[in-house]
Amino acid sequence: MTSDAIARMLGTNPVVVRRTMAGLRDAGYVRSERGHGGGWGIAADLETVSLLDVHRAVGGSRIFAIGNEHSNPNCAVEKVVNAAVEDALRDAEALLVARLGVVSLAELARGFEVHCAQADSVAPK
Amino acid sequence: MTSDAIARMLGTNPVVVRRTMAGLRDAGYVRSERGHGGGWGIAADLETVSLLDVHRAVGGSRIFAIGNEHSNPNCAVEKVVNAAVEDALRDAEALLVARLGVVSLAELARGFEVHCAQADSVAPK
DNA sequence: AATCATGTAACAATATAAGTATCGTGATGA
DNA sequence: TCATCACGATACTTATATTGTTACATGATT
Repeated sequence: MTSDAIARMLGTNPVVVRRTMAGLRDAGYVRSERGHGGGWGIAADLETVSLLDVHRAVGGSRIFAIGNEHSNPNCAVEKVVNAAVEDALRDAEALLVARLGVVSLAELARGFEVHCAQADSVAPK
Repeated sequence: MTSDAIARMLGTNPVVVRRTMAGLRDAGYVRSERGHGGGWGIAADLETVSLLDVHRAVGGSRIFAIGNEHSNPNCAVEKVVNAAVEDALRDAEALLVARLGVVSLAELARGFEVHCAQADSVAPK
């Protein structure tokens, strides 16, 4: 599928699509081909790629909206608060990473099929 | 303490301090007095105010950097992915809220005292 | 050679947050 | 009473990050 087609589906710009897909390509999850008949294709076994993998591949290293402003503050109050927040944050992130890491794209694809089948049964053609 | 003094401590602007403190005031955690000798004071029992309370009072409703772009998408793929992400997100947020909700400001204040005492013993005056 | 599609760079538009300036209002104290 | 102080509120500017856009180069196909 071409960047242009994907961009139309997402309501955005082909260049934006290429920017995002570049991360997935560098991670080896997709492959791009240039020239006539080119575009994007899947390059990995979807069973082995998790939501967490995708998140990291597209550059989303930040999971939490809250976090340390200064990682090594002078302010003693900030140090104490940071310690408390980091403690809670670490555990929550560990849980989230574990949960996202266990969901494969293949699993989502199967969920997609089910979703479509249900939609068909509700409003059959 | 005046907004001006707090702003100097934080390396920011008095107006920014007032903007932020307004949330804490509306929640009843601090109190402000105008005129000569005025400024900010604590207005609640710190044992009863948690980190989560503070986070919410200052308007930080967002905890995660990731989340749904569209909460009710047309796209079937987006629906399936959203469901998977929301599932993991909900559990992680519940854990984080539980952890932040249990840390009181009074507890942090006690931690601050300990921190200062340790610093004194390392580099005594 | 013409066409198609990605790769890359540079630039504009947009949204959000932070900083700033200004004036109003109430409280204090000489 | 009046000058001063400090918050309250608004509007404006600045900074920053994301997104969208344009343009051009490169490689592949026909």
